[in-house]
Parts: sequence; structure tokens; C-alpha cells
Amino acid sequence: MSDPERSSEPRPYHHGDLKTALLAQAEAILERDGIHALTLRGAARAAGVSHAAPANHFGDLTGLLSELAAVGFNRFSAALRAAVAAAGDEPSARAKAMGTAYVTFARAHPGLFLLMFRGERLDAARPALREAIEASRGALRAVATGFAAGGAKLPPLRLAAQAAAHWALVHGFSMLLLDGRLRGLIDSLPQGLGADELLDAVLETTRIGD
Amino acid sequence: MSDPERSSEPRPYHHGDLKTALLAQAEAILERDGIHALTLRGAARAAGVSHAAPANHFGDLTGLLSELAAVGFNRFSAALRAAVAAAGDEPSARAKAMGTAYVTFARAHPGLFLLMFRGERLDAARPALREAIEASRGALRAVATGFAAGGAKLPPLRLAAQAAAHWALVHGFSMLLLDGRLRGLIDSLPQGLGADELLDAVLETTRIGD
DNA sequence: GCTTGTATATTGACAATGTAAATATCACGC
DNA sequence: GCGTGATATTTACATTGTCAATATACAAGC
Repeated sequence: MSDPERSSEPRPYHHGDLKTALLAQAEAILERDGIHALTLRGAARAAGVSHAAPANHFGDLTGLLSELAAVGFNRFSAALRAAVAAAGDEPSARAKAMGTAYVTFARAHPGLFLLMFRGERLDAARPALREAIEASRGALRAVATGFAAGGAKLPPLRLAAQAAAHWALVHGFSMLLLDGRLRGLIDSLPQGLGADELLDAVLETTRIGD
Repeated sequence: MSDPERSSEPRPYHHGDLKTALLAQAEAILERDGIHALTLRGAARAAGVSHAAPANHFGDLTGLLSELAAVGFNRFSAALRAAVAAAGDEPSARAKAMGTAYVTFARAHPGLFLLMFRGERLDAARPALREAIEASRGALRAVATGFAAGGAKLPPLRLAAQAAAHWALVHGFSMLLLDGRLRGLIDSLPQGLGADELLDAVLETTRIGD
């Protein structure tokens, strides 16, 4: 009996699960060589198909990037939810857990994280991306509102400001860290202290909303 | 007498100040069409020279982007210094002024700002960029240390954390704002309130280092 | 004044990419 | 069996970055 999955056999005309394979290869290229090295043809090459095959699944390059960003957002919100769920009920503990998870994700998947927040290259109208972003927003809001629950009578501007401040703090830290902009600061730390300790201290020393 | 600067005359073989002209055109393209539309050939076209002319001044595309980022950093640190200088002596007023100036610059020159913090596309070894970044760091540090002057006996980690927190907060706010990620939050604000008021509230409601 | 060298700009070429059109292969409903 | 639609290939073309060869201007030295 023929086994088309065997090694040196000529590949079948149809891949079978090309979309998934392309996304996997694209992510590998993204994390290995950066976003500017991520090309439609390169992903097709890595997946062992012709250069025009990806068009069937993604349309154009923006489509591939958007679907890949959607994968990232889904993983991202899962990581945030897991971290917050494991942190117990105390609002400040939940907030700190989410901040740590946020930065941890960025450091673990820098290429993906940067792509996710590079709206210029993405098509937010793609259903997959739209839904993934919506899910992430839900995960983020869960903490923001949970944190502000102590002061339910705050004016809307104050509430929004607290949410924005939490988000901006961890997002800015992630961005600066990934871009190497904190290297000087980190190198100036006492022996044995690194980005993790700096983030802890940042979250520790920052009071948002009282 | 001939006037080679006249309108319809055939352009002289040598431009005269091509490097400056290319940087200006590159910035215009960057702000108008985004970074992915900024090409060496496009800038050359806009400056009215041949497609290979830019190579003499920038080497490759990374060179052009790096020099443009250097222009951005110089303008950036000038804006920060001016804002802080106009804010008087009180540390908290200086910090707020710098935060506002930081975000204002990002909103006024979004393409430039994003380019400046996209290290993957830049060559930090370029002297112009290296010096411009160094100057910006000086401007940033001026406030960070000024703000921490009240507690000169703080441990190094605390000091670094305060600087990182200030920076991360305004940088994250800028990035999220430019990427449209705060739109939902801003749209949910009461009538007449926008990004400016949200930033004010963020800076108001956030306490860094007691 | 003339030559020579150097910085600057042009032309031509080449490989890589995104994208579109035409064609081929396959699975499945009928 | 036989279309029919989804998937993949092939071919083609414009654009881009980059390199090599050449042309032009200008300034310094003799």
C-alpha cells in the first residue's frame, strides 16, 4: 500500500493542511529572522509548495500577517487569562500577575508580539484577526475592571485612565525592552538583577488610582 | 547670464544638497504613506534624481532609515528639553511636562516616532544615529533623575525602576495611541474628552515611587 | 592653464518579491 | 462516470534593493 506521507515520495499535488503549515513556517521565520524577512514566497518555500500557493489561503501578504497576528492574539489572551486565574482574588495580585504575563509573552514571542501591535501591516477587517483582538480585549478588561472594582463610583475619565495607565505601563515596558532601549538601565543594575527584577520593581513602585 | 536654479531648465548633474533633500522627501513619504511605502527609489524619484543616487549618501535602505531616525531623535530631544525648560523647577511639574511633550511628539510625527523605535530596521552603529540617541537619552535622564532627586538614598533598583516606569508609561501610551488601540477607550469617554484629557488623567492618577 | 583626483550622479543589469492570469490536479456530489 | 469547486502550479510582469561601470563637476596642485 502506498504511503503518501513517506519521506522521499514525490509530494502530493495538494498539501492537505497548507494553511496551518504556512502559519507555522511563517512564525518560525518571523522569530528567527525578523518581520522584514517574512515573505510569502519564503513561507511557501519552507512549506514545500509553489510560491503562489499561499494566495489561496491568505490572499496577499497582509492576509498572511493578519492571520499570524490573530494566532498571536489568541495565544496572548490565553496566557493572560491563565495568569490571572492563577493569581487568586485580590485585585492587586491579579493586576501584577497580568502585568508579568504580558511582558513574559512579549519576551517569549518577540516577533509575534511586535507584529500584533503593528497595525499598519495588518488588516483589522479580517474576521480571524477581529475576533482574536476582541478576545484579547476581553482578557485585558477583566483585570482593568476587576482592579477598579474597589471604587465603583469613579467618574468615567478616571476609570478609563486607570485602564489606560495599566496597559500603557506594561505595553511600554515590553516595547522598550524588545527594542533594547532598557539595556543601559538594566546593565546598570547590581549584580544578578535583570529585566525580571526591574519589571517587579516597576510594578511595585507604581501606584495607579490612589 | 544663466541661472541654473530656474524652473524648466534641465537640472544640473549635481544636486547640491541631495542628502538633505532626500531626508526631507523620505520624511514626507513616511508620514504620508507609512514606512512600508518608503523606498530608496521612491525618495530618489521625489527628489528628482536617479534611482541609484541615494547610495552615495546612505549606502543602503537601512542607512537612509537610520539617518532619518537620527533626524527624528534630534527633533525629539529638542522638544523634550524645551518642554521641561518651560515647566519650572517643581519635579512633578517637570515630569508631567515631559510626559505630555513625549506623547505630543509621537502624535505630531507618528511615522518618524515609530521608525525611531523600530530598532530592527536601523543601524545603531551609524554615528549620526548613535549621537542622536545619546542626546535623547540625556534629555530623558534629566527628568528621571530630577524627579528622583527627592529621595537620593534610594537603592539602585528603585531608582532604575522609577525611570523605567516613567518612560514605559508615556512610551506605551504613545504606542497604543498611534496603533489605534486606545480608540475604544477614548470613544467611551464623555462628550468633548479625547486623547489629551485621557493622558492628563493617566499622568494624574499614576504615582511613581511614592 | 592644465592635469589629476575625488565626490557625486547616471545608466544598466540582476535577483528577489508581490501579485495576477491561465492552467492543472484532486475530492466530492450527483 | 462527470462536472464543479477548492487547491496548487506555472508563467509572466512591475517594483525594489543593490552592484558595477560610466559620466560629470569641482577643487587642488603643478
